[in-house]
Amino acid sequence: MANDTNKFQAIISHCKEYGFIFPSSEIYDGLQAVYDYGQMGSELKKNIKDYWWKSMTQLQDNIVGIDAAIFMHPTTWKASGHVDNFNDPMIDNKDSKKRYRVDHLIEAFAEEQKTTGNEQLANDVLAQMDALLAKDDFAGLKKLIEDNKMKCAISGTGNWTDIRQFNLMFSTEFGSMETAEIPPAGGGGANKVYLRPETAQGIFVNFLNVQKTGRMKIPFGIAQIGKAFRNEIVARQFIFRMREFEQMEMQFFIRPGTQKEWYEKWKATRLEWHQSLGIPAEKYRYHDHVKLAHYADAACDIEFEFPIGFKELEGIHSRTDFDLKQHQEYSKKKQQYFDNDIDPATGKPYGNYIPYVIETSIGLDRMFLAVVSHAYEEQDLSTPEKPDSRVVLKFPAKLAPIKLAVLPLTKKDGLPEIAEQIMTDLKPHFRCFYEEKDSIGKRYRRMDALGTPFCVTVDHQTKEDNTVTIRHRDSMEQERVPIGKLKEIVLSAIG
RNA sequence: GCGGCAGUAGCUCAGUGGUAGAGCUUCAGUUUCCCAAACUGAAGGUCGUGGGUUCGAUUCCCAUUUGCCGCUCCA
Repeated sequence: MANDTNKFQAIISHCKEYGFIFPSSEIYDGLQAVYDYGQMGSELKKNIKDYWWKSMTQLQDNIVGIDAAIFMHPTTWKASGHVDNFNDPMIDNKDSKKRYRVDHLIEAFAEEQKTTGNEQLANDVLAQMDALLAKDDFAGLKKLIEDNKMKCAISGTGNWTDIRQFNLMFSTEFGSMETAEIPPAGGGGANKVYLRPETAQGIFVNFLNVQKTGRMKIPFGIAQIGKAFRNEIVARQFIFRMREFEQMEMQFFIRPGTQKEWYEKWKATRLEWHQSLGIPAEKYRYHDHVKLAHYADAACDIEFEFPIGFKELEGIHSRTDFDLKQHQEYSKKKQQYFDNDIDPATGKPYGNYIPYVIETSIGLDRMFLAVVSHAYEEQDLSTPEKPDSRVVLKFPAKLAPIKLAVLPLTKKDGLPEIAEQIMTDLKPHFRCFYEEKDSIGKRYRRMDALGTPFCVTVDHQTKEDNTVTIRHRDSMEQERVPIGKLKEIVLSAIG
């Protein structure tokens, strides 16, 4: 149950078979950990996006959205810490095949020296490591490891590969001409820019633009949906971990000292959002971080029970004033807010400060996977007379790619004409789908597999009294309703 | 990145050192008045890719790529 590989595989197959997700560039054998959303997947994804965007902006009084560029000035990533913290040199032991982060290996060695009394050696090694890391001197680092006879804990040998760099961030050349300059070791040329590894920085660097032009008063938030890119050492796990993915983030700017209460508030608010989709509470849990990232003073994940177990779906981080302070330092531009509100403690305005930030960050692709995982169901409908089954995606109606299928019972006797009129009337209001091929049962099952919540069927009685049957996906029950009521029925279900 | 397993039609899979087959799917019809119907006909594969052995390779060998499982990694 907690780790149902077969179900996960079935979901992946279903996503491909019914046009939700295809491997990227499949005709060229695909591209590892990159996926395309198909005709159904793009609709579902868009619906998830819209639902998030509406609840995080339109339904809030003090949150606005932006859409920042993926390219950002390279200094952004120095300020954020991504350049220094996430370009980890790695080294493999050839005997045990175990891979180490070079800094971890050397630090472990230094730790060991300290416990055996060689404090001096430990400090020397650490100092040399820092100097070599700063220069990206991999040969020097390897020499440091070899000179000190550092061993692999598993194999006990010092049989190491060369040191290689594993970059979290993708980089590219800015400008149409490649520079002739030879890039420094481990780095790029002068025109190197990164593809953003998180959308958050696009919000931080626009903090004052939005605050001033929107006359925003703290506390307020800036939301953004956008692509981000990360190299992962292993990527697998379908769309759970992708090189190119989409984040839905909101950074909430607050008065210093109030971070605890806002953190708790957003933690609760975001869980409520998930549960508002009708997914049972037991599929979700919080995971509080014990070891915190360099920018956070509190952090938790909202985890979802995927078929591969409970995994991170959304993060809520109390980022302190780390990011704005860093940008202020690197850009030399003040990132302060003047707070006119009266501080009851002093009777005076709060004055100038760098705001604190609470971040909510959800992976859109992971949310997609969560929705599909929960919706996917294989049902046994066998009767004593004959075996039968169906695959149904029980999407919340508001997320379903297609809301309504219009199906004439037969393709003659004027039934298609009536059905087409229904299509014409309803398709301006929501996504409809028309189908007259094959038996009605087969058409129902196809719609189940796409998660279409409603099917209306035009039959001979329709010609008499202008009523149709509407069939509900989950119960498979039908009711007869006037054609004129269809719009209202569907709109109220997806509202 | 390492190790193991695998890749034949859109899907699930047979098969053979002599250039491939089934079911489902898809498409065109006939029939069909409510939950995967039947019948007729059609389409669809340079057997993952590149080399090698061979008179001849989808089959044997090597490399490569993709996927799965395990390990590793994952602010």
